[in-house]
Amino acid sequence: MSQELPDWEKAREEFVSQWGSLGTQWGINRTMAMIHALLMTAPEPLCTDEVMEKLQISRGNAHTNLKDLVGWNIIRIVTKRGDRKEYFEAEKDVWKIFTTIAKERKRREIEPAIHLLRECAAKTQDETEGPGREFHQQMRDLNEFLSFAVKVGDTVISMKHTSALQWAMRLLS
Amino acid sequence: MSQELPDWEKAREEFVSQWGSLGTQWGINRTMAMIHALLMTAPEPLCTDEVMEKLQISRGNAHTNLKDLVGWNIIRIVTKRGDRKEYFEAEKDVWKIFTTIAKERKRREIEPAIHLLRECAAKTQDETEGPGREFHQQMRDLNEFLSFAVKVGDTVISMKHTSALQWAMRLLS
DNA sequence: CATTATTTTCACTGTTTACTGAATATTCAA
DNA sequence: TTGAATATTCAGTAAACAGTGAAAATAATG
Repeated sequence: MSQELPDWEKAREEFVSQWGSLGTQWGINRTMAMIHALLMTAPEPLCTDEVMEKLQISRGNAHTNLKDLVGWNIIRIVTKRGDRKEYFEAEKDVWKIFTTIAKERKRREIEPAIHLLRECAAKTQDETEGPGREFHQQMRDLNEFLSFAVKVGDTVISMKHTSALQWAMRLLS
Repeated sequence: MSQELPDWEKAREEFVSQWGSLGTQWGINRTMAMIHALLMTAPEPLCTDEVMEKLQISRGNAHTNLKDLVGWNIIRIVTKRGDRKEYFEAEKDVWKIFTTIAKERKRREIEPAIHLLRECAAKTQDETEGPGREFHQQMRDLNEFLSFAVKVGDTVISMKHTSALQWAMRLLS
């Protein structure tokens, strides 16, 4: 079935499949990563059936992962007039992809950690010396670091691509 | 068994267990994250049996994850003289933890992605227009972005904590 | 409405990953 | 050497996660 594809589509299939494997290392499930890769490289938005067909996956699987990607804000639903199907389109601008993912990861992964650290620090406020104090201090240090990192991250995320670029260039020179 | 612990140890147990759950969201297995949390908050290095006991896990599990953490360079083996057991100690300096993890993630997660993107871009060099060209450009864009991010990352990682702090402060102000 | 297209859910199955515990290998001290 | 202490491996099992497909729900059409 894939023997009559144009060259670039062969490269694309390779990309989709490999991006899927890389995804698993990133803690993202294979299908989700593949769908994302497929849509990022799609000339036009695709509907569920097209995704199912291209990736050879079931409707349920396609549906769940498409909706999860929408939840991550890295793909969006578009509709064609005179057609009641939902089509899906990925953000292609690299900087936007990056900032969106960074925002989500911050919300899902960093903020809960900060919350935990703050709690653990609070619970051990009164420790004045010994291991208890050291524990308290460790919680504070971790919390302070992550909170600061979030501030920096927020600043970067809110920058336009070109400003971020200029800022980073200055660091490198 | 945990009813006669000092207050700070209660907070610690909470921390260890919750850090374990957070770990799974980060794509790290629960046990590994728990061991890391345990060691980060341990007044003294712990041996395998102590880890097994505190976390109620099997020897094999403790062993494998301890060694994996050593492979990540975020814990290290120490020996006590007159005792042939291996003890494990976590890096406690937050900046060092961060740079070490960043280095490893770059190596394991970013670099393979860059490699793939470069390949896919190369394979589609010749596409001059249409969807093939767009695919090629997308691969280049992603590659360029990640490569640049790695450069910035490397620079930051190689900084001392205080320099990094000053640099980041300047960004925020 | 009734019909059809489409989306959503979910019980079940398959696959991958994590964990156990006992067997094996290694190391060190006597 | 030998054997006791420790570290490592690994086959088997358990748990978590991902994927299927058909049934149910929803939405659009005439």
